[in-house]
Amino acid sequence: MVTLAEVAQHAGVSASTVSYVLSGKRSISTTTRQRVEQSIRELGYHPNAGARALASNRSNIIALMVPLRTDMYVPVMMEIAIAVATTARTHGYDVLLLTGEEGPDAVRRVTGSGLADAMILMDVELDDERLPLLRGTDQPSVLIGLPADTTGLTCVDLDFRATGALCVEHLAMLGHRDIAVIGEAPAVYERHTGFAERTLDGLRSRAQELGVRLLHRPCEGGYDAMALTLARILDERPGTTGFVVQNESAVEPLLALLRQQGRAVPEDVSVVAVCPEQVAVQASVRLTSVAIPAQEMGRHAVERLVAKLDGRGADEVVLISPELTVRASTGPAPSRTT
Amino acid sequence: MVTLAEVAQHAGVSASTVSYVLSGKRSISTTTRQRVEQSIRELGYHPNAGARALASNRSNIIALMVPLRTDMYVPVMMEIAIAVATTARTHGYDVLLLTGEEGPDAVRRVTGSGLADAMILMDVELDDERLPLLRGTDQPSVLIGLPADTTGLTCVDLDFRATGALCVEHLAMLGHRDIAVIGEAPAVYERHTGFAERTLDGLRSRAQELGVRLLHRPCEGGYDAMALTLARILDERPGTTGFVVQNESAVEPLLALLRQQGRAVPEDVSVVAVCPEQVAVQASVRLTSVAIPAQEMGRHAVERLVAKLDGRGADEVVLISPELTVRASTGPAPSRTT
DNA sequence: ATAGGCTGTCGAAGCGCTTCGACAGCCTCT
DNA sequence: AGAGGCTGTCGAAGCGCTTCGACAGCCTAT
Repeated sequence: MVTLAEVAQHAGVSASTVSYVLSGKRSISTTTRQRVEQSIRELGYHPNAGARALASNRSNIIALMVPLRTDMYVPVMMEIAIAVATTARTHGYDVLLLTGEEGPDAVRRVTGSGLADAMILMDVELDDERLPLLRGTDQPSVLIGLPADTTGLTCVDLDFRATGALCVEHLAMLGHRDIAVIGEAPAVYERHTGFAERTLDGLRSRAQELGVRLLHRPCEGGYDAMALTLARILDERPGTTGFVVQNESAVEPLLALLRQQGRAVPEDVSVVAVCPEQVAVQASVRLTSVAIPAQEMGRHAVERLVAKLDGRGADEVVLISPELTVRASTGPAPSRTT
Repeated sequence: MVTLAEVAQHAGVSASTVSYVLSGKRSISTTTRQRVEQSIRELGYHPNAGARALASNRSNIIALMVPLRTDMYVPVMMEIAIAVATTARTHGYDVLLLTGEEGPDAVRRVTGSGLADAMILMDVELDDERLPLLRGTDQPSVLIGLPADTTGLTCVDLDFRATGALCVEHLAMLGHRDIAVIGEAPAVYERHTGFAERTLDGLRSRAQELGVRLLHRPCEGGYDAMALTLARILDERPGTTGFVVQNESAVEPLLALLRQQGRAVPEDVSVVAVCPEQVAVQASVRLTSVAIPAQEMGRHAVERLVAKLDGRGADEVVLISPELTVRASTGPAPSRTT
């Protein structure tokens, strides 16, 4: 293993000079710098992470806490995680992967041990038990998701309230008067996951403003669950012509069921999905959808975090504006000649 | 920040004693140990990771390199990643998330800096450019996936060759004589990803042994691509009654298309999938499938790695035996009364 | 010509921990 | 009763790096 001291000796300078070449924290003459850089290359030197962390009190690691549950919007999680890792690297940080399993203890452990300089939390509940810990430490953090009380916190999320509103609006403009919302699994609502409740909120209030009837039904993913849910919806509101789906694993089943029942999309019923772009495009009907900008969220989170670590930027809530892309699954409501 | 020295002082012992209490590397009297543990709790002491890494030359971190591509079998990746993180924690390790982006450089960086004690690589290609580096270092590593040459490497993977064989076997037993294989996207084969080629291998050789005709077609995910692929298959081999699908995002489209064409599953055609359990169960027809044991793979990988780190266990290739679960998508081939 | 200010480099102190050798005190065996 | 062996504890020496203060040498302004 090559050490700083060896590089220094090889270049004929002192250790501190090498250190300053590396960090750029003091000016170094061009000739010296080049000599040092040359030695570094020749010897294949890599600074020791532990020593660096100890001396500088900075690990250059960002902790990312992902939910343990693998049953929900998994591709989105993965995309965010990868965006976080990629973006972090461009700022010189590595990413430590924590699962939600340890819960608040993980926060304590990481904060206490100096393992990471900062944290990003995903899958935040409205009243998350990790929040007090975050507020009580001076370690910077960013949430992906929006808790009930955001004071003293930095959050990044899609504006799900606006997303809900946008979906209703689109359907209402097309003349739909009876709209059903296929939501996430009941457990998601019971856990008070912010995004689900906020979407619902947006849907409801905009529906009311526009005088549109709304029926919301949570739904586990999968074909069987969707079949049941759909039957119940059409039973209660036979006149339903618009659907908003916020559950990736219900999308394809819904389309299949509608087809099977002889309801044409978009002639008879319209479907709007809240899902990643890829799902919308690959579905059996190209879906009008509001995309979940996973990459953007991951990138934003890291950038806020790095800003905080550099002493720039304060607490702040960043809500990304939803964008609805019209594709082949929505159209004018059928005329009500019944 | 509380340090070891402070704990020592508080407990009235020397720093080394506290260290030995923590590591258990020397025997400590019960009374002393309890006093120290008490102090640790009272002061809320957490060992500093950097200092520890520096002094012991061990970071207690495992690096996990996941593919950057988010276009392929994503849920499987995520499940493996989470299993790795969870299992690692039970052995006292944390997980550093690296993306494939940096490629071989990431290996160099991590090895050189002592950031991690060991690595797990996913998405291994048959002739992966990272392999020489791994062989050239004494840092333990485990591959999830199987390269062409495994000498000097430890690998964990599903036995995809046996998986292919198993699928053909099952269909053949049921009397199917013309089988079509819907494979991963062409890019996957072009990249020479081991698992895809090995599955194909298993399929082909068993098919030959059993005197069954096999047609293999790569397929991008999604509805449109699947429609094209299916049309071509039925054109070339109208008598096809058995399908093997190895591409999660082709499963549902295939089922929908078959339904649409009036081919009943499993009465007219049988479908076997190679996919995670969840996909098989949630599909519109409960699929006979060989599960991809993501969790098990992640767990195994970590356990092998920890064994190596502890000086136990040598290089070894662990192939997990595939298990085929019969569900509702396969049945006897229709009698050939035409 | 000299004071004062830059620039570029160095030496040394220390970050918080692990680990090695030393050794005091006690027990057991002869 | 004394030698030898355990057991439990301590002190000190680093691990490889960052960073602070010091200072030599040079340039500019008076």
